Amino acid sequence: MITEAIQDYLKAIYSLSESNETVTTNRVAERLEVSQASVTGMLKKLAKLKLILHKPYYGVELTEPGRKIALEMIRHHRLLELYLVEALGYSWDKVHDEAEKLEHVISEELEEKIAEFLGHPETDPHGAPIPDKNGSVAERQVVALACVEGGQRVRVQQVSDHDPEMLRYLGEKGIYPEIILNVIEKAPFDGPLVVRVKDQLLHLGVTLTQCIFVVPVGPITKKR
Amino acid sequence: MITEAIQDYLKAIYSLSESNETVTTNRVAERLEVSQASVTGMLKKLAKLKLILHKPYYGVELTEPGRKIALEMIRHHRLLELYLVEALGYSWDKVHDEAEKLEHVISEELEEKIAEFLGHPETDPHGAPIPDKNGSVAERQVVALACVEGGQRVRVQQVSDHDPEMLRYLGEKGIYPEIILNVIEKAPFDGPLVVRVKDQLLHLGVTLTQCIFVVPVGPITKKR
DNA sequence: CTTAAAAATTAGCCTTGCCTAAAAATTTAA
DNA sequence: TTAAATTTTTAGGCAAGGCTAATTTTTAAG
Repeated sequence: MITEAIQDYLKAIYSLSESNETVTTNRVAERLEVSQASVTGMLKKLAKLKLILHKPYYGVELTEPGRKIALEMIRHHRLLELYLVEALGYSWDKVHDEAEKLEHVISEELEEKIAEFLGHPETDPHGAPIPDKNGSVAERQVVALACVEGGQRVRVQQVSDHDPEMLRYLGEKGIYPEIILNVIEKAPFDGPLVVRVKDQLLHLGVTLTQCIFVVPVGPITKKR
Repeated sequence: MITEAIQDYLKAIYSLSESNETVTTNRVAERLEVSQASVTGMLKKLAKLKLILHKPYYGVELTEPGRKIALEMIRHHRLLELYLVEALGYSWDKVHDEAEKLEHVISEELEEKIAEFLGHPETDPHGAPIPDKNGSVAERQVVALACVEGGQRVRVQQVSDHDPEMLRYLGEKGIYPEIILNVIEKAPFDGPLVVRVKDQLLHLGVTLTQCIFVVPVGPITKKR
């Protein structure tokens, strides 16, 4: 039986492994806010179910079946987030928590109906790619805004969906996927980044700029 | 903590008590398909939480807080059923199972958004009344079609939502809330009931006619 | 009035998934 | 190379919510 706990662990392992550091017991414990001992126990179980490969002290990897389950949950999650925004007028800072609960209980049929309603979309409201039914996800190279040098124009691709307050702030300031930012300058020593969004200047701290992922689109042109 | 199990027990107790027979351990066990021993255990817990009054061997009653919780779940359930039909094109035989899972996890905000989308409806797709946010439900006297004598015209008010196959059959035959039926005759000894629905004659067995609830609207008039 | 049947409860156990505290394994640093 | 720090696992428990089997209460029948 694939329980909710199992689904949550697989999702956590999946998303941790996206950052291509090794996924340790520790990191899973932090992510899920449970004790390390609990993680050890669950990893054993997942290994027995052949959903992960676990070399103690060397990290965890998802097997194909494990990855499938993780991606199905992520698909549910992102479709639901977009659905709540599009169909029910949710604001984008509230959809994460709601989707987190719904993702575990919707049927394949409901998933399909939602996908159809939305016209089989590619990204969720935060710009994250929605896996398809077979478990393929669009690969992207993400660059955190924090890493961009001054003088660059960038397009916002994705923002982290975890912190509602941050999302509200970003929404207010007009920062969301597809928006073009002009990075004016980056203060040294992890200082704030100065960007122009639609003629407004913003000074963004490091915590924030690490949660905004962008694609460079060239140097700032001085015209206009 | 109000768990899903608690919500399910309270819902079961509520709906059993609607038939104004006493709600016994036994009946709850049957309804929820768990053992009597499990029910005894849970009833103790519910009594300690002051969600029910339990006189052993004399039956169970919901307290006001218990009733509130039960009705909130029922409100969720029925709003969701209608939403799935109206917004996503579900067929009415599939909504019960989906709503059964969703009802436990939707937030108050989602409940509200759905209710608004639907224009604060009064009944679900099966004709059951939707409780309001304060826990008031429209009282109705239900008459099973099985109890109606021949020669009566009746309006279908509500059908049982539990058996998808039955719902599919009823849908095919055009029997759903608001439809007028002419009860031609009732065969004795629990024999089938003959009804006319839009010029079609149907012979309905007792199992079915006990799941269809109607309001008499007068004798059959011979005109037309 | 006594006995049988039915209903409810108790006793004792299981699985999940979490916890803390202690022990073991591994890595790092002296 | 050995001690210290870190990471992971083991040991032992707990709360929910099920289960079966045995026992107690209540009700019904002869």
